Amino acid sequence: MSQPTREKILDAVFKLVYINGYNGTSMAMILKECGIPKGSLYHYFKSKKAMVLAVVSERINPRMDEFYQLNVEESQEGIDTLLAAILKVSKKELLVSYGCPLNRLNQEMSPVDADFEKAINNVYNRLRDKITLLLENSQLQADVDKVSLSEFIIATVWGSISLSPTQSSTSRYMQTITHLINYLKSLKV
Amino acid sequence: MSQPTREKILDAVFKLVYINGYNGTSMAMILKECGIPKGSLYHYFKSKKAMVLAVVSERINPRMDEFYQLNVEESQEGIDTLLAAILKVSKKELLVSYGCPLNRLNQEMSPVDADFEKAINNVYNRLRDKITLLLENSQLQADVDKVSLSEFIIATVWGSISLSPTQSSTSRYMQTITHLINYLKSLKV
DNA sequence: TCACAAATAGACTGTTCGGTCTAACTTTAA
DNA sequence: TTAAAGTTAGACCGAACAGTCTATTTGTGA
Repeated sequence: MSQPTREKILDAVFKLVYINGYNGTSMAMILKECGIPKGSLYHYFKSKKAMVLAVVSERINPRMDEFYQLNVEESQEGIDTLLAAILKVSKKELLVSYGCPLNRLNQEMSPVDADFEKAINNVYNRLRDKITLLLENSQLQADVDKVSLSEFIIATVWGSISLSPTQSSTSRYMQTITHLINYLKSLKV
Repeated sequence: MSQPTREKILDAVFKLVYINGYNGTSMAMILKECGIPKGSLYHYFKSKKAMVLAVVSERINPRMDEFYQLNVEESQEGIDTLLAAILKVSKKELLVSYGCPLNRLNQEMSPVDADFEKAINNVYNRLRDKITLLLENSQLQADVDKVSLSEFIIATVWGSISLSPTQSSTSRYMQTITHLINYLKSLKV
């Protein structure tokens, strides 16, 4: 009976912090969002910071795998899996409107809190390594550095979805990201 | 005698909000940073929000021109001016460590405040139009869409400097951005 | 020299912040 | 049946928040 409450809290915190940021989200907002008394909340988490760090590892980290769907379709060339994942981002409305939750939290918290910086870096490194692996399982031109190409891909996707949250985002994303796709295709042998 | 005080305030607010974000910067921090009494501060600005909006137009907006140095060297091809500007970003330590101030503020404030969203978009649109103009003054392959290419460039540069603020940033930026430069060069006729 | 406006100064206010505390309810196992 | 543990409940706390207010000092033109 204790799991649902904890999970409900994590869902509410993820949603609120994603949109409003860490400092823009108050405990009162969280309490209201999940309709849970303060005592319960502090029974599961010792502080606001601990709560959001739990969101990083238990909500954002798993979502990385889900959004970028890097596990499936192992029969394909790695880079084709990757291209499909990049296109699939356009289907995620929140992602395209508000940007990457990890990137948002990173920009807000990493400069001012070492614990956040570390936790966020762990998730980022996992993602980058996974993409690097996919690139290594691809027929690419020999002189291409797989690690920096991974970072280039992440930077471009994250950058694209971080430009002006409110403008008609899906078509803008598709237009912008076409250049990335062109470049990646040009690297195939 | 009134200019210096106002300018001092804007400088302090820009610096603090750049690093700590809007919600992470308190009036007390601002007061301490610029060593000015509260009465003076509220004499020049009617609210914290008005102060930061002034920073957008009077500090961040001018910096766009400065950082991306798009006015100079008009003798060159537009795209060469642009390539030089992209490389020059690596020289700006704060920029490469903390990301673009406009992008940071955009991600924090645009989703929750229409006034910020509007002000930030104005600055962004000016930058994009300027880059588009440079691209139009270049010998590029005929089928290249200049506007979406501008947004791709901004997205990639901003994305690159937003990845993990604390890691050794200049060399990482250079490695990542090399892919962008390769792509842009491939578009030249 | 004086009057008026601009600017400085900081004590003070009401509200909201994250977090604590005690009490009570519910579940579980003996 | 009962005692202990797990969980719910929300009143309460001091600190920090953005912003107000009145008083004083400084600069300026007549």
